[in-house]
This record gives sequence, C-alpha cells and structure tokens, in this order.
Amino acid sequence: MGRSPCCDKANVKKGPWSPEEDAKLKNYIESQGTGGNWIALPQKAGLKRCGKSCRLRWLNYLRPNIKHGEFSDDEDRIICTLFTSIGSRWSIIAAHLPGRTDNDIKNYWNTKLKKKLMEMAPFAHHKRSYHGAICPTTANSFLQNSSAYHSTNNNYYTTPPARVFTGGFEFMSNIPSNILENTNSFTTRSSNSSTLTVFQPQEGHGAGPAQNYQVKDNYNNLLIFGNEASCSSSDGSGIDEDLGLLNYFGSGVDENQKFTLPANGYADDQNKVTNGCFTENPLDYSIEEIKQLISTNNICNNLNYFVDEIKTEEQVLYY
DNA sequence: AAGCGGTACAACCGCATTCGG
DNA sequence: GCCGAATGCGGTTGTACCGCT
Repeated sequence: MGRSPCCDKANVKKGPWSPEEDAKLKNYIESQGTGGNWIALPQKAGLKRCGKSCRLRWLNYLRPNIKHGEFSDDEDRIICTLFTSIGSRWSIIAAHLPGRTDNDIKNYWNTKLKKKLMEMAPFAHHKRSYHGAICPTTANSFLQNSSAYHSTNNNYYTTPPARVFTGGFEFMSNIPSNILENTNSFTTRSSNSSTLTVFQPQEGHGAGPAQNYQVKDNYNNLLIFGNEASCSSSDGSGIDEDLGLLNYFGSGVDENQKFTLPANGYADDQNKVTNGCFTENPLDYSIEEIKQLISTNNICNNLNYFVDEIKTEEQVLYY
C-alpha cells in the first residue's frame, strides 16, 4: 500500500502555467495569504492545480523580489564555496543569495556553473583538465582585499603549514595590470605558441614564506600563483620541492607530461604525479570530484571564515 | 524553410521531514 | 509516543527556444 496522493490527479491541470492562472494565484495570496494550507489553496483561489504545484509556482516565480537573469561573479563564488562545504543543499545555498530560489540555483549549477568551472581548469585545450587547483574569476579582487595579498611586492602570501601549497589559477583578464607588469622575471620558456613567464621563484629560499610563484601563461591566458612554505627536501636534494610547477616549465619537460601541483597536499620527489594529474573528460566529473576541485583551490582556503559562518548558521538552524 | 541537436528552465515526482491531533 | 497529513527538498523530466546544417 503506497502513500495516498496529495490531490486528485485526474482533476488537476499539469504543465506550464498560463498568465491567467498566475494572476489568480498571485491575487489570492497577496490578498488572503497562503493560510498555511497549500492543499486547500487552489480550490479557494479557483485554480485546478495541485497544492504543491501552486506552492512551487509561488515560491519560484510569483513571489515578490525574485531575481531572474544572469548570476554575478559574487553569486558564483558563494555557490561554489557553499557547494564545497555543504554539497547540493540548494535551499541552504539559496538562503544566502537574496532573490534566488533553490530551483534557480540548482538549474544554474547543473546547466552552466559546473561547466564554467570545468572550462576554467587550465590546459582545457588539451582536452584534459587538471585535478589540482582552480580559481574562481573573482580570486584576485578577493585576495587583494585579504591579508593574503601584499601590495608592496604584489605577492600573494599565505601562512600555510610547511610544505602545503596554496596556489591557484586566474584568468589573465581578471589580473590587475600592476601584477603583470612585474619586472622580476626569472625565466621564460616558449613551447609551441606557449609562453610561460615566472616571477620571483624561490625568493627567500629556506625561509618562509618562500618560493612565491607568479607564472604567466600566455597560451592558456592564465596567471598561476602560489607559494610553498618550505623548500627543504626530504631526500636532501634540495631541489624540485617546488611542487612540480617548476617541472611544468622547466627545461626538457614534455608539454604533455603529467606534472604535480599538489593542492592541500605534500610535495616530495617521490610523489610527483599522484596529487595532480590530467583526465580525459573534463566534464565527466562526479560531485565528489567537483567538490574536491573547488575545495583544493586557494580562494576556498581564504574563504574558510565564510564557510565556518555558514556552518554555524546551520548548527543554529538544526539544534 | 525544415529538421535536428543542444541548452535552459519550468514543472513534476517521490522521498524525507515536520507538524498536529 | 504514534500516526497520518502537510510541507520541504532535491533529482529528474518535459518542453520551448535557439542555432546550425
């Protein structure tokens, strides 16, 4: 024996709402309210609709202050951050985006944002994506307003535990010109049409924060940045602890070679390919992989306070 | 101009949770 | 505390629209 239906399906209209139905529902709720009873509402309002359908139509479309249209970068960032933290709990995410509905956010995520994130993964032109770090488009503006950014030398400083990489990627179009005008170029490498310019690597070798990278990758239209707090090698070689990023632009490295850019992980000479690798299908990610992709990214580290705030709110809600 | 495939989004469905008697 | 009804939520589906051939 199954659950009893919420309404008489045979006498209920389904499918898209007409403007007349919208007007009836809107007028009724604005004058009478919902009365706390959606099941009885359609009959009272003169609608041949299921109560659930009325509720959905009102919440997602008709109620005042609903925002439709393009999502802003800020909204993207909030959605990504929250998704990383709490997963696909759209109603909670929607509560942090005034005017947006859970349905709206869910659709936006499934149809656009997920793809947008994947496309932001560098080297996508290789038809592969990178499991390491990816930075939302607003990373620079956020970082410059955060303690991670030092305007005196245009570096992103973080205070990670030793040997934890805190780098990220950013599209060139979003990068302040003063960073790109940095004249402390260390080395460049051309490979096919690709040019990589490395700024200030290994500065302060041996003393953290050290090894601050700013890698300008013209081919991928990206700035790659980050640092590692330690540069001593576990095997005593004292070289190539720099997270494999140097491997990428170092001499003699095949462009198609896997490389390591550990994010929230440890780099060592024996572990160069385990933390970062390419996959063949950038869009074929599981939710867990997407969460990992977002969570391993620099901006998310810097947004921990925000996530904590949300988690606290959740606790208040649930307990 | 018609057909087709891809995309975006509104709406539905069923399960889980909450509420009230 | 139990049970049935109502509500909330997230996954999925249906369809309108658009661009391409």
